[in-house]
Amino acid sequence: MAIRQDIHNSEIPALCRACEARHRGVCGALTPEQLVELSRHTTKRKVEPGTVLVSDSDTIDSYANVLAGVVKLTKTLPDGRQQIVGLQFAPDFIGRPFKQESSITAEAATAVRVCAFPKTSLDRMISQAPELGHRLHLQALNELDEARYWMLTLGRKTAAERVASFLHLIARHGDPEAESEGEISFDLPLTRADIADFLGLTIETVSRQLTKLRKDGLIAVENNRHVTVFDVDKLERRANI
Amino acid sequence: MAIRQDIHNSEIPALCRACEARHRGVCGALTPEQLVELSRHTTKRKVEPGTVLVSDSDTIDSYANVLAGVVKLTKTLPDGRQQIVGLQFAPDFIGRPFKQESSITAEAATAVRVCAFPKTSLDRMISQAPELGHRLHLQALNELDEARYWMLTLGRKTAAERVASFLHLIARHGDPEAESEGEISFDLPLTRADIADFLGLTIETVSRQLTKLRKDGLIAVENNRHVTVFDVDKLERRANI
DNA sequence: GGCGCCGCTTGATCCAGGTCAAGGCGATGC
DNA sequence: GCATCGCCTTGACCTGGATCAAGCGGCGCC
Repeated sequence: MAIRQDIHNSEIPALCRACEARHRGVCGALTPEQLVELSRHTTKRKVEPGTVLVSDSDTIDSYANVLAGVVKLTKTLPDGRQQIVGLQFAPDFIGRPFKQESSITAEAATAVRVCAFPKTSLDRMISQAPELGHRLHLQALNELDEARYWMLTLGRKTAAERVASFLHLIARHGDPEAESEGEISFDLPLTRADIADFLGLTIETVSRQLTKLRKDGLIAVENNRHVTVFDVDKLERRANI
Repeated sequence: MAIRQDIHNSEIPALCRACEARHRGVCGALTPEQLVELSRHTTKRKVEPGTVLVSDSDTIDSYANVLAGVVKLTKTLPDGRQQIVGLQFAPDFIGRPFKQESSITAEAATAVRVCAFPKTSLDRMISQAPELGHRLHLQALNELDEARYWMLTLGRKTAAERVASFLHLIARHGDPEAESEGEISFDLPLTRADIADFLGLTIETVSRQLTKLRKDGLIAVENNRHVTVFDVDKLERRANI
């Protein structure tokens, strides 16, 4: 009983509830005993925007769950051209199971809270708890679906469609602050430069497209960050979802 | 013993050997008994280029292994713009575990041999053979890595770099016919239109870039299909790998 | 043989989005 | 208050790749 108490006193259960909320994340698949075991090796960190969590060249020795904030996954060409290849929202899992190096950089796009644990202890648990492996498999498949969706966007959509698609993505993922009959407000977790790197565009083009959406009365923007979409259906039509 | 004989007389072991060769595919993870079980529901098909194996809107009720040829995975916008989001070579696995519909179309790019089996029987085996689930998990992670690599290509590379990257991909995956000290020959499994849909370009641009590579003495092309790369290193440099 | 079709190449022109440059504006520091 | 900095917007211009159009060569068919 002491052990159970221990779990509930720790912050793990909160994490797990968050994971359950979207049927992703790691912890929901573990038994209380495994949670306690894992919590021994767990470190929660709060990091500033711009902090590199996993670097391109690193060997990976830890996994992490995103508890709050947004993490961008990037790839960079030798000459510096950069592409964001994924965005991780809470309670997504960060890491590349079954492989030593990642070929991808993970960087905090906003202030981020992560719950990190060593690769070895999670890998051990995967072999013990098949449900856990299944969860990770599911997340990989979801990320694959998303990556392929963005391949279509990057390969075939116009700048206007890309920006609308991006706003649609954030409207779905970022915790909406206000929502009522087709209207929705949220804070952009990314700078214009990040948005450009995500959409394969330049800062200027992103800015112009946002201006256009504003002038067309589809959105309002305050302080360059806070966006209100007046009609999500119209936005979807622009995005060619 | 009759059973074992049965396995070796069927074509399954060949398939399995092919799978093993690249540590992908499904069958290597099964016990002989499971193989026999699976082989009961297995149908081998030889299909023409252009045959749709899985359609966008379909509910998925079967999986398949690619035995020979190349299958293209495509996504299409309502107005017809198309993007190839993945190429499956033997012995890749086709299908989307844990989900009813695919959001992706799978179409034979060349003449293709596939080994198909009903989703239900494989799903049953996944729960019995953890190693099998693990294989599928690995393939999903590999495909994710590839998809993200192509996101970088689609978002940030020039037409010249994209075409070089594509040739490099085929040189690695398509069975090389001749290879010696940096020189390599192969048949393109895709038409110019397919290449364009893969690279987010137009037919004309692909054609012009191939002409440029030819004039620069990096490649030779016969009958629009057969390509010889004279210096793989040089090609890689053009591709900005 | 001749004809049409298909896949590909090549040339001429156009334009969406990139590049370059000049501010605007809020935050931070002196 | 003023200077600096980071982030964003806007305008002017340029260009890589799209679009439009013509033609070529192999192949199947009448």
